[in-house]
Amino acid sequence: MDPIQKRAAGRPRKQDAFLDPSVIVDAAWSLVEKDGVDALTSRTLAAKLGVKSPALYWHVPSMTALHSLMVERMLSESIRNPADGENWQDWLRDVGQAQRRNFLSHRDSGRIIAVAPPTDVIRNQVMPMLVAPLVSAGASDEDAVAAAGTFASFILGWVIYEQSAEASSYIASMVDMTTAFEFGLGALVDGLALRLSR
Amino acid sequence: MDPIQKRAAGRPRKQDAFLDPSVIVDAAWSLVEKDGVDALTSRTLAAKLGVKSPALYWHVPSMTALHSLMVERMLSESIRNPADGENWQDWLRDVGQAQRRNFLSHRDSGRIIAVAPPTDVIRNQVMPMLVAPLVSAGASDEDAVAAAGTFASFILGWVIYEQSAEASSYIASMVDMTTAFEFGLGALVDGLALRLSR
DNA sequence: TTGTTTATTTAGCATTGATAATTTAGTGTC
DNA sequence: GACACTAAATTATCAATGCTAAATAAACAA
Repeated sequence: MDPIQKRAAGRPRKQDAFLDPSVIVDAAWSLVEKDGVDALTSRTLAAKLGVKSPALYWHVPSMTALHSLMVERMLSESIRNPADGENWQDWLRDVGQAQRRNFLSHRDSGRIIAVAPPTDVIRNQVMPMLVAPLVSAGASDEDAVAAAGTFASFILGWVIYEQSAEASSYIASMVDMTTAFEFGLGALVDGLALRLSR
Repeated sequence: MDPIQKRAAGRPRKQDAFLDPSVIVDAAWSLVEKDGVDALTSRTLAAKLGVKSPALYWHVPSMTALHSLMVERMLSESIRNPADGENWQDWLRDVGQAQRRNFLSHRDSGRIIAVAPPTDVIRNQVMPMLVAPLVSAGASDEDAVAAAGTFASFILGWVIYEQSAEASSYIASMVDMTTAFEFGLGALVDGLALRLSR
């Protein structure tokens, strides 16, 4: 996990590059945040790491796999379990807001999510983290999965539109995006509550 | 509009190619539906039209612009105004179902929407078609825009996940995707109704 | 007939993801 | 210390892609 650790157990390199999937993901996000996803190429990324592009392929199998790792990193940052005694509606609204903020803080993240196949971690850890509290609250497995999928879809779609200058200009010209998002998020959570309590 | 018309008024070509933005969009979708979006390149598309790739650039400024035209075409297909006396909830649910079906019938459409800047037609005609009935039903402009954005976001996000084999496998293994979608759509519309009636 | 406009072709450039072959540097063993 | 062995980088290169410039052909207009 810790790159320093790995290096100590491993073997230094000519240029002292400290390469590691996690270091590569760091660099990839910082590059995307500065110059946009179109600037993320194996060569620009390698240059940023003081290395030549083929070196990346020793640590990461493909650019697409790198995108998936970038998404995995980002998703892990903004999900949390409900606090003790926190009702699931409050928790879900809060997670939704945190996730939008988090996505928006990573330029072009919506586009990246859209093209990146989800990793095993996302399917087996992140999604279940969203489903479990709904089941605990009494929803059936089916309803909980449907609700979590609906929630995740809304966030993803919203961020894609909000991150597209052309798309968000229409909404942003009429209403504050944060207000509009919270309106939609609130409506969605209310609607889910209605169905899950049946 | 009609390519035949345009040709009659125009000038025939060596290869008898009948090129036209609308013809190009047709071919692009049919190519994507057969081989996926990664197979859509200026060369494969041109070949399908019996032409060389630079010919496309006479009719369409860039591949990205072509993606936008493809989205524009698809969106126009599945939106409709409410029928006389149809309440907005029934209308919105029906449009949502039609749109998901339509998107799913166009392979990789979610990914394409995600990377394609919306055209003027989408912003000035398609989106307003979604907003207007909500305003007619008594919502404020702000609420109607927020609601339409929420709705569109949900559909887009959902289709992206459903079209990703890896992503949908998680949901699909537990619940029928159509059932889950309708669960989410129903919840969303109910939630919106709650807020818009305030 | 001549010139102009429209639409296409040929040729080619820069960029990209990816691979193969080579090279360098540590590690462990005797 | 010499020797193989492994890990991780480099150089060189490919095929594919988006796109542009220049040349060309066909129709129309004068």
